[in-house]
Amino acid sequence: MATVQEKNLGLTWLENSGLRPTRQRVAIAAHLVGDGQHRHVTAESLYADVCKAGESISLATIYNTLRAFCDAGLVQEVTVDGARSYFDTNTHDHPHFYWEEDHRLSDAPLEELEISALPSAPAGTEIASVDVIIRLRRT
Amino acid sequence: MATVQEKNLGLTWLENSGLRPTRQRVAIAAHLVGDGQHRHVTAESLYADVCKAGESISLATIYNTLRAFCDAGLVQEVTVDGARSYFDTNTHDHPHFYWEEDHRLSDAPLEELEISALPSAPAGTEIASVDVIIRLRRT
DNA sequence: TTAAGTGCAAATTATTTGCAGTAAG
DNA sequence: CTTACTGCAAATAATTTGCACTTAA
Repeated sequence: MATVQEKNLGLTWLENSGLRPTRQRVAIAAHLVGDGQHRHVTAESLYADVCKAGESISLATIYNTLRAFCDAGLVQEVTVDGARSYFDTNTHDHPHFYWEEDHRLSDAPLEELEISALPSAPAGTEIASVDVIIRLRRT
Repeated sequence: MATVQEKNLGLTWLENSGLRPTRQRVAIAAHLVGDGQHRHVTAESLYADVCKAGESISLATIYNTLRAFCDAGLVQEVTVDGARSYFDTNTHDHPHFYWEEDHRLSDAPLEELEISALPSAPAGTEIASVDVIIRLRRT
């Protein structure tokens, strides 16, 4: 079960979004931002977390909630692997490490990435964002 | 139907892979590399192409063949969109444009990309590859 | 001749949706 | 009270697989 502080942090975070803070959303928010750290979850991994903590939320609601958070700009979807979607609580444009063996995603330090030249957008288009994913394998 | 030249190009390409050049694979290869250009296909888009050309190949074989080509290093899988997989006949590490409206993937000019600093791989890991996807939206 | 490849249809996986019930403002 | 949210179960979409049949070597 999430602590009171975790719930409060999650609640504050939710309130800036216009989404109704229901029991389920507050619980999910507590799991996502409760400790002030950024997190990278899949629907399934979050569901497992929430269940392990003794909260009861249906998987469909996890999916719907992640989608709602994403639409509200609270989290960002990251596609790496084709099969599953990751949701990142860090919504700034930043690079990711992808641990191929573990199917795990984590932040890479933004300050260590420097792109000195970028292909320019073709006529009639603009760059919406640049995804940088650094794939890691164990040595 | 693919021309003789297209088939020959595809055949040559196939032969360097150890894969048995069956009727279906030669046809697919002709569609992929027949004109010497790089291509970015999904299983469905390739299936549509092949059907339109009057060749008859089952969708399952398209999937299996793309997977086999991928394992053989003839094409490379690119993940952008979560839902579908793209296969790229350009197997060198290079950046991509992703046209968000059209769900279309294309090569971005490699020589216009310059990464002057990259986060270093965490201890016990090495960088397998770096995916750079430039998301475009129409202006 | 024989192991690899093909093509259905059924299975799997990740995700979404319809809809009746529940709860927040 | 009213509208948004939740949770099941069924639907969907992309992809894989089991298995009998075909074909390249």
